[in-house]
Amino acid sequence: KHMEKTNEFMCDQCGRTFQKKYNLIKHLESGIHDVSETVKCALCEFRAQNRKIMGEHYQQFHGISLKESNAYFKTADEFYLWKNEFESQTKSRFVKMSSSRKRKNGFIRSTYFCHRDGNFIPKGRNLRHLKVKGSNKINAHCPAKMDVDIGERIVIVSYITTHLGHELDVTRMSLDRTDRAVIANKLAHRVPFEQILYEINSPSKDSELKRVNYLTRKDLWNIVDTFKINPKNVVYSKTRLRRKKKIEKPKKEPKRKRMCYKYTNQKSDNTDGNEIMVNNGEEVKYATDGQVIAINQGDEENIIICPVLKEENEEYSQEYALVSDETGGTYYIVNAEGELESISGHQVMYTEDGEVKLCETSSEIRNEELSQQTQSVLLVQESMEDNVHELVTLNESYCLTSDQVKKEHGRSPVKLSKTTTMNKTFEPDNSDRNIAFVPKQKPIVHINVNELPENEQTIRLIKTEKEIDCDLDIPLKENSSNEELKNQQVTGAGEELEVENSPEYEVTIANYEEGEENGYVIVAADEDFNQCTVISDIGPTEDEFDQSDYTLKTSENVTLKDEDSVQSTVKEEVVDTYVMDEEESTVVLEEEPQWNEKRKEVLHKLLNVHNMINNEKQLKFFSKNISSLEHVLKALSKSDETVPQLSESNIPCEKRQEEGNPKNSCR
DNA sequence: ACACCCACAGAGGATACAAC
DNA sequence: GTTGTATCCTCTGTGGGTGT
Repeated sequence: KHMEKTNEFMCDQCGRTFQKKYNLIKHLESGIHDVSETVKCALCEFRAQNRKIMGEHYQQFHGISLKESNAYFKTADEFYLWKNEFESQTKSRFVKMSSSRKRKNGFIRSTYFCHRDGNFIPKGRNLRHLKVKGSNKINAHCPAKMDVDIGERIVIVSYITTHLGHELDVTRMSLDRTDRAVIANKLAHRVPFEQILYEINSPSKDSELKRVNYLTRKDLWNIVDTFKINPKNVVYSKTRLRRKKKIEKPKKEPKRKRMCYKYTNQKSDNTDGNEIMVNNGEEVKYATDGQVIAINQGDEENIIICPVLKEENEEYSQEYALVSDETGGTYYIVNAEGELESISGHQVMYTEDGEVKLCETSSEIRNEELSQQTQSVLLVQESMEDNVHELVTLNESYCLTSDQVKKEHGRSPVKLSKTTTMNKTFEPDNSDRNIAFVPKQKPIVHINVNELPENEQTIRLIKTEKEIDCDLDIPLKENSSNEELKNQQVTGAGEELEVENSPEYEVTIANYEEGEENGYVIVAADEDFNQCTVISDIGPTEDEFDQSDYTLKTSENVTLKDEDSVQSTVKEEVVDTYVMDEEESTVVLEEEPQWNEKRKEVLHKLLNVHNMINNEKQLKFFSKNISSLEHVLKALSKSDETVPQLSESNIPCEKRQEEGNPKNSCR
């Protein structure tokens, strides 16, 4: 059937041409094609002995010019990166049919063919049905390929981009290894299936759809299997969560309504694994800086008080968290699979940069201890409302109330008018305060004062997780001239502090560790502490700061960057509310909790947790991270003297702590 | 829909073989 | 000897099947 084309007689098996029909017949009779020809034309029934002949067939008989290009790279890595990108763009994949081979010119030749090229060759025992959409192999030859010569200094790529016999179907491709690792990471962090699928299957409009954008639940299960993630701890559905809660929770109080609050900060970019499961099945949320906030309603609260512990391997990292049990009495590590492990046998270490890790050997602990000379910690309490900024220092019982620092509505200047004696009590019904203790993105911020060498007029502020982006060397007022202070944005006496256009404006008071060089300053910072400026020093000593008639020295316009103008908000969302003894879950909105009471309860819990550590080393290291917490607790203990006592049920360890050795009170 | 099991397609490497 | 291709083997990823 091909003979008329060129007045020659061409073998439709191998493509060879003969001048006479007789020669063609002899050719066929020679048995040369007894072995089945495996290269089949993608457009007709023509078969050829090899791909080269088939390429000629495509060009000569079908008139298809195979588009050929060249590319050059310095290294093999560059080539592989390009190949990945090329495959992603062209929705195709090029695979090796056989191993690379060294050529006589020194280059290593690898030939990549279109992954859809070739014949489907069944293997196995035919016990399984074929794939619904059929094999990737098209039982024909697709001419697209890459010839790659890898030399010492150059990589030469000659490639054909013309695909024949199949569509460029992205769903035929396999998941990228990187994508799989990312997804595995999310799964290990207990990100629910629904969330992963929603995120990945909703690409931005301008982006090309990739294989990963067609992710299915089946893919997720495959990844769970491949990465050896414990399926029991994969959050594959909310149904399972509910079911698990019902099974695991003893029915202590029938018909008691339970509620789990999920706090979502819109500015948070922590999308991977912001929920973990603790032993009673409640959901908690990591703060983005690694601190953990967790206040669960109900009778089985879990207080997570330590930063997340990270364990990383080549493929993905896993996070752990330290939690107390429901009574605040025992420490556990929540591993990546949501299981509780006792802390015994491990030491929690805090590295200089604020990272946390577990050490098992005493030498490791000693080394870590020697490397840690960081000093005090500051705890900042922020107000949530943009018209009130509450300052709480955690040293002893000092506390600035909202009366002392007020910001008018709109963009009016902020006046730091005067400071009276800091209240030593927490006013029960102060709504501002209540809101202030609603867990938000960073309700507690630790700032270490690091390296304060003698005779140096500098204070270096270092945040535990992320270094504060501000002038690191800030002279104290008494050591600097007015000009210098002005340049450093340190305020002068009696002047008015204006904060322009800073809805994200936060004011904190920093108290530095004991020592003659220590002082008190007000730090203005944005919510994420990306911008931080000392706007007023208050006094060099704690005593001076304690003076009741001390007036804040304010001056200097301070403009804080409002980077994205996104108001930081806390969304309070009821994610799962149901009646324990009922079959079906019932969503019930409850009233906003009384956060002042909640605050006290939490603080008592934290105190109990702190007190229950009876290991000196643990206590020491632990205290480094939560020494500010200790200040809070001291303040709380003083405030308890002037406020009505909390009920015992709310503070289960309080009484025991008063009675005996607090270190063992909760064991 | 989940929780498995497991067949097997497909990729890649080593090697053999054949054509040139 | 060089090069293209086939075959075999191993490993990984995919997906069909089935009981719950």
